[in-house]
Amino acid sequence: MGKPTIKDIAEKMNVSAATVSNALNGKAGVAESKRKKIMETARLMGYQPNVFAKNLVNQKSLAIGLIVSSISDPFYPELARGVQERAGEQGYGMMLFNTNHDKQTERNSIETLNARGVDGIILSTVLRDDPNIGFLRGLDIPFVLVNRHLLDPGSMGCIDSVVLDNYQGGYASAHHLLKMGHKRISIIAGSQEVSTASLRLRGALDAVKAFDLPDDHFDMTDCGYMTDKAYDTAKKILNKDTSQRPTAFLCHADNMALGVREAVFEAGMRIPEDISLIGFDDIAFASVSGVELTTVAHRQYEMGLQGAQLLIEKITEAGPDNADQGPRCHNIILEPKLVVRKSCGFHLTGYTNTL
Amino acid sequence: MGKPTIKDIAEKMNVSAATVSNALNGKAGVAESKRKKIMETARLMGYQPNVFAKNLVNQKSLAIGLIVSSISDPFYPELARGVQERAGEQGYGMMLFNTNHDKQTERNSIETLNARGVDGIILSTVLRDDPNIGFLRGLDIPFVLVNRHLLDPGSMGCIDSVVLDNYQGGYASAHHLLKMGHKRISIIAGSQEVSTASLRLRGALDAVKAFDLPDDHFDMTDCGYMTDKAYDTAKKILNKDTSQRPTAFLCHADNMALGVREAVFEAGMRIPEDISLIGFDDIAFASVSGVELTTVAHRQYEMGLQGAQLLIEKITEAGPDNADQGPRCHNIILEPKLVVRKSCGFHLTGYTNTL
DNA sequence: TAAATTAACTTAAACGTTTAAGTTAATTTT
DNA sequence: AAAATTAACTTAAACGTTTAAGTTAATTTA
Repeated sequence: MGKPTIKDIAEKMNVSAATVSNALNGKAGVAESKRKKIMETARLMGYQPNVFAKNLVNQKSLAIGLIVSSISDPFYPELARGVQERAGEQGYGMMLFNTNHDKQTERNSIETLNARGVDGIILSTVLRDDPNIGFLRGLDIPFVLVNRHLLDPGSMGCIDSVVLDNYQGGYASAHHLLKMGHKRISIIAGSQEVSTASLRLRGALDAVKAFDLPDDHFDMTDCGYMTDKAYDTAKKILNKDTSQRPTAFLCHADNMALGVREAVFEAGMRIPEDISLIGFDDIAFASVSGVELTTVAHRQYEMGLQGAQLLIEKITEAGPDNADQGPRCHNIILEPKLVVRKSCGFHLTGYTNTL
Repeated sequence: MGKPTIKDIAEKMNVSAATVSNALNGKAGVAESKRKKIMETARLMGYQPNVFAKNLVNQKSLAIGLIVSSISDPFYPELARGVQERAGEQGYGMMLFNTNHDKQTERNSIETLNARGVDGIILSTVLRDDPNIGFLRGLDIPFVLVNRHLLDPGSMGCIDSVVLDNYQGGYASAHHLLKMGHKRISIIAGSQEVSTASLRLRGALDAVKAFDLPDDHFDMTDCGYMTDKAYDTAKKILNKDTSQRPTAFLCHADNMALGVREAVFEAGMRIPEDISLIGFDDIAFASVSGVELTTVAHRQYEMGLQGAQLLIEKITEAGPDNADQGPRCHNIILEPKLVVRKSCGFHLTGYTNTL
């Protein structure tokens, strides 16, 4: 015989299955004395509710999906931890999918997640203008964007999201360099196809405006958030002769900053004495001795927490009860924080500590 | 109206639901011409099979659970990636749980995963002698141990696992130090409650035997795989006067090595000139310039791959079909590899490159 | 005290599949 | 040409819950 079901309990107690169900779920309509007896025999029989049957009648799984580009990228584990923690608190499980930066894989992940019956999806890999969003919309499953969002929602209407204020982050990091007197800056940019990097760049450019530098005094290369690409690019840039060489690299991610760092060392230069370096994200290793990367603190964990929270709210309020009140749109923006360590040096002019 | 069901298709096609089901699933007993028509209308109606109903009749979810202590620990993301990849290939989803090093949380995770109806569990957090294993056994759900295993399975019988040869890894790292001439070594150990650290220690101790050092020439402190604890311990050790101070630290994890590294620098010493340092795991950051940690390469990704593979095999062969043939026990052991970088220096005597 | 209400149940349908067993007509075998 | 087989279906039960609607007896209300 297999595991005991509600029917088995009902039989043993000489009541109907409905009564057992009501008793077990604390619903009204069953005498308190009987409820206790039912719960006791359920316990004795080792009854465990069958989740598949529950899911079928409720048409929900109490699970959500999280899609990241790669959990191996040190940016994402904290995010995943936040999502899992908040989801767990609310009784939801978290299914994790990696896209390996591939849009087709992402689409497959969305399809799989949907086919698997998750109640909602957290997407952290969206492009500035992403076809998969339309696809997701068509699926009619609650979702929220995290980390990255659509730059121009346009006809998409309300899309919930929780992101960092990347513009501010970009502004602050450039401002830090400029105040230190740097006049030639190379921007090692993240993929301009995504909102984060594109906003960071915009912020940096606006900061530069105030310091009217000649146009050819800064440049940017889209390194797609890839460490290797950042390394190669820096290598090339450092080959220029001194007069055209930047005095600082502004990177859109710490992992890229680490790539640049290798290139700088291989060119026989020091950080920050010869070259200043600023990153973004503040991953754990940014703080170890010898690295001590000045960077912009991201809020991965909190993004995870809030993303899960938002999604679950969406899921629970999506019930037919208040379908009429229309979806409210939440766009949560977290504040970045410049964390100054030792990878940026003064250049020529002094430095004032006010922003 | 909701999403179309098999019944809707059946009605439209004037056949029974059973025929539609058979047609869609490629089962025998439906004319090829009819099957095509059915599949076509299913497509046109946008039919998506209801996973909850499927799960109910099959009594399985096509999902597995992965339990790690903390996905933020740089050791685990690669493992998770491996699991997710192999699981995905085989049509399984992966649910991720963090225990935060807490046994009660781990137990709750197991319970939740079970209640959620996952088809199997991969556990990477087991202690040498763990009560949760008995619990897991009682649940009668397939599971495999990964990374850590039971040191003495004892009465537990067959427990599948995939682990690194930690004894060899421990032996190799100690041997490396000893060959370089180090005669005073401090072992910054992982939790001796877990198989990995305990075997690494045993390996190191055996390596030491061959080099008959006085007993007080090496010591070990259980730092529970915690970076902070390793830092504090190293700090204390480095306070001893020169004659008693170790010339090398052997760490059971790279993150602890990083903690030690900070303590060494704060004591004004250099690596490897004054102090040699060897880690374990070869996490990504072990290779960055200035860190260049000599360490023992673990096989996180492959462990994930093989763990998932093994679990899924167990799940599929656990069917009533071959319940009789008895469970075969698989214990996969992966080989570690010493990766020599720059954190270990010669001490007094020379170094020969043979092991 | 008759009517209305309520408490404590039971019945049966529903969720959307799969699948074992049954039916019918066409085809093959002997 | 009768019997056996097969192909192509259909019927109905099953998976284990939840829940709307119905029933009965006890209690309250007017």
